[in-house]
Amino acid sequence: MKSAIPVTTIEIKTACSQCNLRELCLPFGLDPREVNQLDELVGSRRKIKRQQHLYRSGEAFEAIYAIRAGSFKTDVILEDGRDQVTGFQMTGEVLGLDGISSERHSCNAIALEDSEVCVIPFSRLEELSRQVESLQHQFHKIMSREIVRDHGVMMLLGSMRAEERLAAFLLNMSQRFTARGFSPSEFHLRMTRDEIGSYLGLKLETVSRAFSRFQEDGLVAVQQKHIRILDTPGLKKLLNHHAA
Amino acid sequence: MKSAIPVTTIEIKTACSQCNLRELCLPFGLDPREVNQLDELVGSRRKIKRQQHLYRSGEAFEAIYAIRAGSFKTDVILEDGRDQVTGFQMTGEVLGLDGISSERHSCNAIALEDSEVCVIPFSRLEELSRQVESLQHQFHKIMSREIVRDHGVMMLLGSMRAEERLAAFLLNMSQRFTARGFSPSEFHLRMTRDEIGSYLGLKLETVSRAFSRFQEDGLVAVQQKHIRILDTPGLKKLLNHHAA
DNA sequence: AAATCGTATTGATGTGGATCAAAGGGCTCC
DNA sequence: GGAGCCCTTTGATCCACATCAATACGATTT
Repeated sequence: MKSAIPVTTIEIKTACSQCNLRELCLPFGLDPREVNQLDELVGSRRKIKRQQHLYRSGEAFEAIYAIRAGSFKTDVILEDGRDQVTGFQMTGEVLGLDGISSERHSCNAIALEDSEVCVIPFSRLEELSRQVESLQHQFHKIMSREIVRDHGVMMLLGSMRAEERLAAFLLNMSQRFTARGFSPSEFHLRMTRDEIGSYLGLKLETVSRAFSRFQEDGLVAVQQKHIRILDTPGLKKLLNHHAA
Repeated sequence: MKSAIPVTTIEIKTACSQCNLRELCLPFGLDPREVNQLDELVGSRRKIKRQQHLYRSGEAFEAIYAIRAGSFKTDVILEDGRDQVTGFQMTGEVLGLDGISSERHSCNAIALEDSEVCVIPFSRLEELSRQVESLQHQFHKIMSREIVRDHGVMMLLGSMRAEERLAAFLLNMSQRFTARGFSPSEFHLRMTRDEIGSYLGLKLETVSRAFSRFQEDGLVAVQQKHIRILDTPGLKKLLNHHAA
């Protein structure tokens, strides 16, 4: 299939082997030869404009997606129109795992900003992970990590107060920005108060008030979507010092 | 390790190939030869008495567990003592998937009644699923199903009112009992009101009141842990007819 | 630079479920 | 088979967050 002409600069730049996200993504733990095998499998990239769907609930499942650039939210919608954001995904994270069980996507994935994903045909991923043990293991870890994350959100939704939820959210974002080489204390949120609220099981006004409260208490400096964390230990204390 | 004497009746009875749960469990979709390979991998069974832990958060992860008999709950506990039930598991369901990501269990699994599980050493499962495509696929489906289930719980915790949560819970239990050949409308809950409440993000008093309300409205007949569903459509209506 | 629209903040009021409290019922374990 | 204890139910009160409402801000368009 591959032509004999040399690969273009762009193709090189987008290969797993050249991708600076590989420590966070599917190639983690693979040796260079194995990463090259993965490269062949990642057929195409897809650009998704802000507010566009990467996939929709009910669509046939054929591939999972690794985020190369940008960010997404996933949500589920009930018949009566209520919806709930189930997660926010950043570069290097994998989207679409929910579709494996029924061969149909069970949520919507929507770009929070202009973004790009690597398309990983799932049957070929299963095929290759039968041959490459480290890939198989990394894939299992990624799925398991999603389960653990979900349990954390269930804890948050089931037993935390509004300010604790927002503190947990901010600390989580900080940690994920840090893992991507950005500042732990200063970042730009790509989602609205309403989307944060949906994720945290709160109304947007409650999210806004909690932000204001944190600002009053000197925990963070908030300017719309731009966040500066001033007192990380203070935020952590908010989480744990709750009388049982 | 195995002695040369013929396998006992009990050992035969507990093999996957003879297990009547195989349609719900890991062997689903495997041909008889493949199920035999799985049999060899399922090293041992473990009996867990009511209230005993199958595993605890923080323990090294080595195996996943398929429930042969009985039922379990899983929970996560915060430093300050707050805890949250993240799921109830019935026969044929798999426990321990949360441990893959960090090689340590991230929650506790506790038997709700005297129970028995099949121990599936994880590294051997990965090994065999590199050889047996249908096993690999079934395992991936099981993990994905857990993710989808978790998203449903997030929806429930984030956007439903108390009675809707309980209705969703009862319908889910009914469906799972049905899948196991039991009555869809009459069953015995193994967990307390407190545990249901923890799972649903409610206090036990609220769960109790919701049960009483359902009883008044003729939706269910409740006698302690014994539940008879009288009006399934009524319960379903409660879920969907919510003004957005 | 003005107009528009989505997003955010802040205030006033309402309410669903939490909390506090007490009594009754049914298991479990001697 | 009885004692004790945990579990459940029900009532009264409280409070955290939702809801309703108005304004302000900022980005985008023209």
